[in-house]
Amino acid sequence: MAIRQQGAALSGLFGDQTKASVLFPMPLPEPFDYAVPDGLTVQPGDHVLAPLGKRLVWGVVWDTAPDDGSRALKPLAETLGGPPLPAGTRTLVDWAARYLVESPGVVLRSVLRSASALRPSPVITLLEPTGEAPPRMTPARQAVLDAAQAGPMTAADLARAAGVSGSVVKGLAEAGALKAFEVATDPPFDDPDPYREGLPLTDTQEAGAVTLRRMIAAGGFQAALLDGVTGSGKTEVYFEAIAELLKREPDAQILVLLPEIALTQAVIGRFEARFNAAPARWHSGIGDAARRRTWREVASGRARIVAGARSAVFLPFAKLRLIIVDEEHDPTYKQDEGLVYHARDLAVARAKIEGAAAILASATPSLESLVNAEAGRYVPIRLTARAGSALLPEIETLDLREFPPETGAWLSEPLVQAVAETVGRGEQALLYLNRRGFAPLVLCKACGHKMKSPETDRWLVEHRYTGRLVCHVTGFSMPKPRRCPSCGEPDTLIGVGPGVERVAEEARHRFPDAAVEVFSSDTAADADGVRGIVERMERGEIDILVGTQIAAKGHNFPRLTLVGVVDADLGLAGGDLRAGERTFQTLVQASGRAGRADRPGRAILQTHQPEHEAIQALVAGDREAFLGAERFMRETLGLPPFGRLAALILSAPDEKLADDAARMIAAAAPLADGVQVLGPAEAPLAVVRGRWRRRFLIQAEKGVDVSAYMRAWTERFRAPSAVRVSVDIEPHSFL
DNA sequence: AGCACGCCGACT
DNA sequence: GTCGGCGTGCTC
Repeated sequence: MAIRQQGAALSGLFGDQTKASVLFPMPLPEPFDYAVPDGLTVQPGDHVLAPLGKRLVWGVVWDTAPDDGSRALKPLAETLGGPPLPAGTRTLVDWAARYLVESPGVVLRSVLRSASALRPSPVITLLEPTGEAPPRMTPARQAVLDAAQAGPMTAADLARAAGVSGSVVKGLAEAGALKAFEVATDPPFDDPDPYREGLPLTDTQEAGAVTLRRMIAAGGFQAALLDGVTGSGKTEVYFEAIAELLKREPDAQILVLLPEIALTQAVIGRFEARFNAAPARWHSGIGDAARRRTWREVASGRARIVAGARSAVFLPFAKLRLIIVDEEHDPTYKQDEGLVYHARDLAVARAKIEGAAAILASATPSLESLVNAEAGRYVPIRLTARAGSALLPEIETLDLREFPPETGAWLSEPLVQAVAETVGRGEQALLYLNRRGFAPLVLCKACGHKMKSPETDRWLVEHRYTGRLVCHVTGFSMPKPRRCPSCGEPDTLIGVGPGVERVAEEARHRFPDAAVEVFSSDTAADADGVRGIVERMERGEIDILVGTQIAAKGHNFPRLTLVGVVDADLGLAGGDLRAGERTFQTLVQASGRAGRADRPGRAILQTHQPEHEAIQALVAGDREAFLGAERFMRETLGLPPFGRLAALILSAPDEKLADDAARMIAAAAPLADGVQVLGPAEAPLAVVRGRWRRRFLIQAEKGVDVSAYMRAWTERFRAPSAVRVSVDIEPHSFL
């Protein structure tokens, strides 16, 4: 301490030399120190240009301190304009880097998502093929040129897509086979009006609203779990929390996280109707201009309500006071590529950092959140009664062993009859099946050959509308061949098993006079597509909707009175620890679609195992029974939320390298009490994009800091540069 | 991430 | 013998 003071005094004598540590949006282990040149003043959060190696790089000042001159530092080049990164956002970056076992720079990259947000409007450089062949062709170069067919992309993306190093791409650009080109002030958002009257609330809704208003009034961090059945009006209740906050603090900011697919005009419209202002939006599909506008307005504190997909949890809020995670159980909150994180978990952590309130809302909350509520960490709010007069649908099972559909058909006779009656009354039916495409497997009836994806070994799914065979994991697709590639016989390839397209075909055949439509991510690829189907459904132009998971979310179809779940058994099997929970959630969501207005609904589950506890609990409407069994299973096995999980995934360009690296990494695993390392195992998707993958699963007792364990482990080995290692804290997918 | 260095196979 | 591709290591 004495030495520090003396140093400060000395530096005072010699004219206040300051150093600044700068974090760059790249995978460096820590911020780098720079001298602050005379005439420049910087604060933590400022954007600067600093020399790094031979170039000047955009970074963010992370900290400032007196420069004791113990190390020769390069000077900062210049400061950049633009709203500085607020302290809460910087703390989030540090916390998330520690928690996710990533470098802080990689997390920063998720924050600095609008390159044009700063005044000197940097641009990104994309590469596309010129059509000219390079003077010298190599396999690596060919891989790059093949990957470039997908469209213009950055040099880094191209290198990653081709599985080669950056210098191959650079070489091709210099050789003239790729050419580079660059792709290029915003009005503030309207202020919401919290004094506008909302919809009248029921007693139950009002009770929930009172609890939330009280929580907002208390201020500071607190999380609540808003647990309400489909149609109970959760949105109206959390609108009350937003209104209360804005009445108290007109300059407070609110983040509403939604699954990407839910960011439709219908949902945005409800905000507009309630607050007389459209929220700022943030999701992967917004254009560069909208992205820049939202980013800047959020950072400057002017955007009040932001509705965004999972990546919005990294927006640089200046005064964040409330985070709402709608459909908090939704599996798409988990980001599985690049920076691996769960937006709901980061949202709660961020609320804690910012001293903000958090509201997690769902009709089928995750077991994690329910246990948090039970333990008193979250304020529990339960909305049981439905808004209006609608009742929960009557749920019944249909034993497929007793009523087997005809060969090649998937709808059993009692379900067909129920659909006929429903459509006959002028009402609508939803046939739910969580399988896209026409048939999940294509095989040769002559030799038994199964059509598989070249890189992952997974079955190719037949899509009859496009006539192609598609891999749903890598996106690989090919035209359906006339001849079996194995035995060469013509016209022997047949699709096996049901997808939504095939069920729709069957429905059209059985109900020739009904309007049948498919609702999946293939027929509704974006918000416009979703809106089109939703509107046709609302206008009654569709009689029978055949849909995947996408149809089971948050839409309100008053004339829909029958839901048929074509195969309620899908997802009950398999190694995923959340499979049971997910099936239950999907069934509740799907059957919750039936009869939301004044008509009673009916749900029919086709199943081979009507005695299964998930099915039984659903039929009985007994969520507690289902959760009790699920809870017991997880607790007994020490699985989340009663224990901790992490995964370490490595990939290498060839199998031997992957195995060698896995052996070396296994040997480096530290011994620790309460930590068990399982693996290495061949990942279920053993080969992805030409890289061989191996997985470790780390299971730990609840009190163990798994992030610290994984960090210690990754620091104990150095993998060859061709081997990529990534860590997944609390993995949800086991692929 | 991006840039330089240096090793190794292949062309004047 | 160089040329140039591609893996390795470093950047305050």
